[in-house]
Amino acid sequence: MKGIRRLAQHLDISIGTVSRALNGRPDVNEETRRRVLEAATELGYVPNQSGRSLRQGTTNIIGFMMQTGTEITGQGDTFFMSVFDGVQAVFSRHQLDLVALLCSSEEDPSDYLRRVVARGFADGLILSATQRHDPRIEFLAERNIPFVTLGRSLTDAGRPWLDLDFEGMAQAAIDRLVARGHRRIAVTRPHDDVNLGYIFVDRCREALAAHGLALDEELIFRSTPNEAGGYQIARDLLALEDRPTAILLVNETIAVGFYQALSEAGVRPGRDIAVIGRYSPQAHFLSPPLTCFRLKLRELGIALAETLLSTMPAFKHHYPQALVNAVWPMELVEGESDALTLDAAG
Amino acid sequence: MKGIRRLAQHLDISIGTVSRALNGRPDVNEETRRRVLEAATELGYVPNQSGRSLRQGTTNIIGFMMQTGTEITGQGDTFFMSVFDGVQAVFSRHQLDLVALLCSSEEDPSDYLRRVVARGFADGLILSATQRHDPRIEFLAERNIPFVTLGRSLTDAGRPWLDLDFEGMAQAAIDRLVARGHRRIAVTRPHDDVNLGYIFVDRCREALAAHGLALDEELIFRSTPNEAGGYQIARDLLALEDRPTAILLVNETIAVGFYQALSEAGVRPGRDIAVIGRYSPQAHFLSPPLTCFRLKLRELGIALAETLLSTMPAFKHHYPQALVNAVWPMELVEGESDALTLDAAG
DNA sequence: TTGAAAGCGCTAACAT
DNA sequence: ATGTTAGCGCTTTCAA
Repeated sequence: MKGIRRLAQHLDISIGTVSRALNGRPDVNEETRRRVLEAATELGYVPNQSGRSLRQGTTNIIGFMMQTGTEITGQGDTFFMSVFDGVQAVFSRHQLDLVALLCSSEEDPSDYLRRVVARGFADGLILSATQRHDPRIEFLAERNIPFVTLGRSLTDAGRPWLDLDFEGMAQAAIDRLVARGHRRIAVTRPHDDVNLGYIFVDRCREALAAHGLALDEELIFRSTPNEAGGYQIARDLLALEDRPTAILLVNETIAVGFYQALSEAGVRPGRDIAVIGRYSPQAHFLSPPLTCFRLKLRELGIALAETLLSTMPAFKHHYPQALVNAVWPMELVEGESDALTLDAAG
Repeated sequence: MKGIRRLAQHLDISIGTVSRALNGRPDVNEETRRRVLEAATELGYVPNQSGRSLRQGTTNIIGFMMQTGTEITGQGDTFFMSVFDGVQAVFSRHQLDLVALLCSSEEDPSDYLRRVVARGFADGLILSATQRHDPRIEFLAERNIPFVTLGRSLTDAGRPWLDLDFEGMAQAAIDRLVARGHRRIAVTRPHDDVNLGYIFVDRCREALAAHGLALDEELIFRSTPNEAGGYQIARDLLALEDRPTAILLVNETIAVGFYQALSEAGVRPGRDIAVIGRYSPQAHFLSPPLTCFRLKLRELGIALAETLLSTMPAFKHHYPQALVNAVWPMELVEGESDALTLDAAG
């Protein structure tokens, strides 16, 4: 004898009553409920998830989909860990479990997602590594499966997303650099089709235009979003005839390699070139400390979770105010890497 | 009509035959099987996991348990992503899915694991962040649940584990430094009870003893396994009356902060002090490049998966040779941070 | 307030 | 080679 039957037999009551007691139904004697709960603890009973799912059609699991060949995403060491922590803080209030769905680099993300959905694995999903055109969004929207994406996409099915405020970063950084006399400002973007590259570069261009400046195509550097990519960008930049006086690094991880290549050439951030990047755990420990845009990762996780739950019928009443289609603020942390100020001569 | 019933109706055959065809049973007409497979693709049918699990008692899911409040483990996203990729390469051969079970920093890992197990969530488990004394190991062993740990523990239930070869690292690093004339060698260890600290320090002590040297207790530095911890270690080290001439950094992430604090004091690795650490994506991009121990993370993932499967009745015949209780080699990558050589005068 | 029983989707034992 | 059916553990009617 196993499972709920065993518990019922032990208490000499029916399994139906046990189930009702455990699930907090009102139509059960409080004394009975107490006995059931007590026995459950004593016998270490936890409802079998498969039985439950089969009956209810829900799993109490939320999947966070991510890709495992990490060179792709360009997030730093601890990005997801911190976000997860926030997501979980919300889910634990509702007895939901977070699992990371790991799509291998060898498998097509859409195929993987299809499998996950067909198997009825999760009640809701969080998608990361959102592409500029992302078929996963249509797929889930068509099937009415609750989800939220971390990152905007042109594939907009009217579903919720949160994204980092790359526009805000672009605007603030450009304004800051221009105010310090910079006229030739370089920017970076990821090598692939991830949406943030487009958003960031476009807004940089607009922000420069507002100051009567143009974004030189030669000053848009593409790279893989990792240390080696940053190194390469710096080499390319140093090789230019007409070097920029400032650069914006849009990925977290490229600063380290970028600094190194500059250092080898005797070029110092903050003195010879202004550098503004993204916060990472290393940012404070670079020489000079990197001026960078930081965000509250754990809080982003909380917001993601709340946004998702606000689209799920069973939970929406808890989150009437949740964000939908919002950008997540980034805050400037002053370092010394953008100390270089130019006079009117540029 | 849904699921297998719908498929059967569509083909006008029984659900039993559909199931057999789909599961590759031999007792089914090949022409029938072809039709079933074709229709399944056409209708996008994938068996519901809950139904399957309930019937078979297996889930085809392997859980990789990890903690989400990253300050604890010192391993970040990039470490696990690479390992996952290897694990998945093996699992995909057997139609097993890998999911990361994310234990929040607020929840006790043992409680979390208990829940996972009771719900019948996974067929097997990989545990990370193994503690020196780890109740999870006894718990799983008692219940005969297949698992492998990444990291050794004093709680040895005769179950398989893989661990990084911290002894090999300690031995090779100490030998190397002593050969270069170093007599006062410092080491680091994590601040908490994670097992690697004990293993590493003990072996360093032994290796030094073999050269007739003692490990000065003053030269054992504890820190949180992150950049700030490395910074603090360097500050403490610099404050010593009798400074060491060399140091071994056992964590991946502390090198960056360590370098920075030295730099601020005008002390240069490789010139004023010899530094040997662990490989990280940043290691090559430090100045000077860090001499460090590197390991093949993806291959470690493959080994973990194979070790786990070799303990599972349904798969063991595929992996007769799998490792059990093995340390995973680390390879020395020569940088310039340990270039400092001392003459006999030390 | 409780008990009895149907049935979620699937696989496997048994029957044909 | 295929059809029929019991039953995995659970929740939820329906009846009492």
